[in-house]
Amino acid sequence: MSLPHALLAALLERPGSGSELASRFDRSIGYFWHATHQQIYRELARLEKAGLLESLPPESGRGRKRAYRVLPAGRAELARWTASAVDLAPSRNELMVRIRAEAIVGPTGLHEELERHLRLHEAKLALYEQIQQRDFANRELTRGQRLQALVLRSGIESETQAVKFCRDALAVLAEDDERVDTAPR
Amino acid sequence: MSLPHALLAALLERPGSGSELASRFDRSIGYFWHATHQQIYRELARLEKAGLLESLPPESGRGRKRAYRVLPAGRAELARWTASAVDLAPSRNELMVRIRAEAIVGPTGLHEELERHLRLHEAKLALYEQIQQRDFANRELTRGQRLQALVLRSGIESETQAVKFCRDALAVLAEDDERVDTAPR
DNA sequence: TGCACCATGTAAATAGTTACATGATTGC
DNA sequence: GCAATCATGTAACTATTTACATGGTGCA
Repeated sequence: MSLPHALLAALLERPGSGSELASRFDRSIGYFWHATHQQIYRELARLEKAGLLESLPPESGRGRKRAYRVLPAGRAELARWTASAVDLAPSRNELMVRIRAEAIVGPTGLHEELERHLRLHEAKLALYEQIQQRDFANRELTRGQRLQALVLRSGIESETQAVKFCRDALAVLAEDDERVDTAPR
Repeated sequence: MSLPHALLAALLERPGSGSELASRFDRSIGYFWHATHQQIYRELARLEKAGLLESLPPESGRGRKRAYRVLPAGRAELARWTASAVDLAPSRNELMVRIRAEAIVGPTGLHEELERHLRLHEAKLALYEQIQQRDFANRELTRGQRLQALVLRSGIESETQAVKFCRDALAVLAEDDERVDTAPR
C-alpha cells in the first residue's frame, strides 16, 4: 500500500501537520497518489502508533495543529518499501469502459462527457507544463531533482495522451453521431 | 462505479456465466477494468436482484453454470451511465511514489524492480499489438469496432509510455547508482 | 459576541482483495 | 473410485469515499 509511504516521503521532504500534508498532496505528490484529509489523519495516527513517526501534540487539544516528524525507523521502512517487489497495479480506466459501452449501446450522449474530460486534461497538462518550466527548466539538476523531473514528465505525457485520446474519440463519435453534434466539426 | 456497467457491457456483447465473464475479463475488457471472480459473482447477484439481469439457474444447485442475460432495464441503465458525468478518477501510480521516495532516501534497490516492471510492460505491449494486428489491421471497421480499436490503441500508447519511463528512470539511476548497476551501460 | 473558517477527527457505507469452502464433472 | 479441475460461492479484511461533528481562531 502506498499511502503511508507517500506520507513518509512527504514528511521527510518537510515535517508538517495533517492539514499541511493534505494541501501539499493537492499540489505535488497527490498528482500521483491522491488522498483525502480523512485518510491522511487516520494514516498519520497509525504510523505514529507503529513508531515510524512522532508528533508534538498541540497544547490545547483539538482544533490545533499537530506537527509530525519522521523517526529513523520510518526512514528505514520507506527505503525498504521503495525497493520491494509488487505486481503491476490492475488497470482501472472508467472512460475506456464507457467507450466500450458506447460501442455497444450507443450513440449515447458520451460526446459531451468527452468534451468535458478533454478540457480537464488540457488544464492538467497546462499546469504540469507550468510546474516543469518553473522548477526544472534550464538548470543543473541533482540526482533527486532529475528523478522528480522524470515523474513530472511522465505526468505530462499521460495528460498529452489523454487529450489526444479524447480528441480521437470525439472524431469517431462525430462521424456518425450527428444527433449529438449538431454543428459540423 | 464501473464494475456493474462493465459486466452489463460484456453480457450484452455475449450472454454467459460468471466464470465465462471472469475469463473474458482476463482477456478483453479486464485490460481496462480488472475484477476478480469473487467480485464478479457478487455483482451479478446484485444486478439480478436489481432487475437488470436475469439468469437461467442450473438444475442441480451449486457447481453448475448459471447463464446470465441482460434485461431491457439493464441496457437502459448502461446507456444512461455511459453518458453520465463523473469526475476524473484520482490518479494512483505507486511506481511514481517509489521514484519520489528514491529521490529522497535513495539509492535503494529500486533498480531491479524497475527492470522487472520494464519486462512486464514490454510483454503487455507485445500482447496488445498482437491483438491489434489480429482484430483491427487492414480491414473496414464498423463504428463500434473503430471505438474498440481506439481503446486498444490507447492501451498500446500507455504501455509504450510505461516502457519508456522505466528505461529513462533506469538511466537516471545508473548515472550515480553504481552500487546496484555494477556493469556500465 | 457571533460567524466564518480552519484543523482534527468520527462514523458509516462502498469497493476491492485474500483466503477458504463446496458441489459437480472429467479423465485416468 | 479418486484426483484434478471447474463453477460458484462465503467470510473476513483492508482501502477508499462521503457525510458529519467538534474545538479553536480571527475578525467584523
